[in-house]
Amino acid sequence: MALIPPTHSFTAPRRMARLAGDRTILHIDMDAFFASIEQAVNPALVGKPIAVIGSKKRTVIVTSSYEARKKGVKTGMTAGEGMRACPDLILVPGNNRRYIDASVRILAIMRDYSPDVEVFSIDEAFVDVTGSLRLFGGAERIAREIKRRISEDLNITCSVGVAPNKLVAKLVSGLKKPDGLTIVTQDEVGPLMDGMPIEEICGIGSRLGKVLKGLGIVTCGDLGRYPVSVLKGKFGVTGERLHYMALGVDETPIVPIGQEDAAKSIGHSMTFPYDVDDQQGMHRYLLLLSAKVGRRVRKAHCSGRTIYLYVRFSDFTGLGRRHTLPKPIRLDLDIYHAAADVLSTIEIPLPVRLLGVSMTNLVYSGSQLPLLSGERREFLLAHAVDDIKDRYGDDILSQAEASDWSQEAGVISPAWRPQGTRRVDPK
DNA sequence: TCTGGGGTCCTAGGACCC
DNA sequence: TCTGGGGTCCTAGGACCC
Repeated sequence: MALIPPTHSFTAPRRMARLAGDRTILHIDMDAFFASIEQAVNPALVGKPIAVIGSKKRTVIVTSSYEARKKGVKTGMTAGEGMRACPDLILVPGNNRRYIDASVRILAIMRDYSPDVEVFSIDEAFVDVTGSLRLFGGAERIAREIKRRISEDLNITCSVGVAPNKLVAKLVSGLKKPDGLTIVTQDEVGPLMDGMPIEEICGIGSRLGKVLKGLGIVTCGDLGRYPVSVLKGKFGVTGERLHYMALGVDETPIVPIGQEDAAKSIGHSMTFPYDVDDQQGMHRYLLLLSAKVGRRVRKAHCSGRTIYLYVRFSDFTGLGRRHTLPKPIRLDLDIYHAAADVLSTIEIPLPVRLLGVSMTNLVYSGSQLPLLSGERREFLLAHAVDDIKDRYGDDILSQAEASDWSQEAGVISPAWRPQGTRRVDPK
């Protein structure tokens, strides 16, 4: 594989003679993001194996430091499993505010080099620097400067991949973690992909990987040479995509912050501190979840027609049911009643450990008031409550039945996106 | 100190309409 | 008489991502 060291690979004349359509994309991936931030703000944790966990009863390791990873600590483990793998592991409850602030600052740094920054998750972003190469003296310089500024400003490191497209940029950003920089030119893509194990590709998970291996496909080279028609027959549209992924071909554009597609669903789920086996208990959580969903739906100036309810049982099996209503809804109690109707259709053979409520089929409904005076009153009340929550925090008000249960939130999902990066289409 | 939470996309089958 | 085909909406489930 021809991975030319960064210092030699990006000669200015090459890039000057850029072909139309030829792009330069950075993928920037924070190293052990949550754990690194905890170490950055607490020097006592530096150099130690730490794991960031939620503050709730049933929690898992969301991120761990490299010191912990070396001892076998992995994301998704319970605290107990982590401690068994690494007895001196330090468990640190997550601090969402810190991670959000850090993410916003990091994005701001990237935006100094190009307006085309795409948020991939709280700790990953793509930057299309095609248009700013000349201004800043090339991709390698931009990458190094972003790394330096993040390190100076936040005292954490990141790994950067530079490539002609998002797929390859993301692939190579992970090759030299932590604190890595990997640059791949168009000419190097072919040889790089040829020997690359398929499961390194973003989009090929463990299940697909297993099926492909069953076909004798181990590397992207194997996958690229495999007849597309057979792949299509086996995997449908995914089959054709797999072919191009294997070749390192990816035309998908950067979707800049603020230009994302409208959200297609809004939902919340929650694992209970203890499994619940009575109707009343389940309905309390249902009310709490419905209120959370309603609040976000209203904030997005949306309403939704389909309610989806997910139930996970004590044995970890689960099922989802959905129901589409004739008219869109947005009020907490309407959502709750719809969710409760769906719940009533589900047979509950075991205690329940998790419930999830989400709304899909979202429609933009603007902020116009309902015409009927009763509905209008409900709507205004919901808004008044939302305002109070905005000012004093989410937990200040909740329906009486739900209030006992509305405790501190867990750790943020790494898929969380900064405010405003998810937009709902005004159409 | 037994397994979190937030999403997206795709498929397949059935209902219903023309 | 015994059977078409396309399109759309809805539902359930699964794979994938961080």
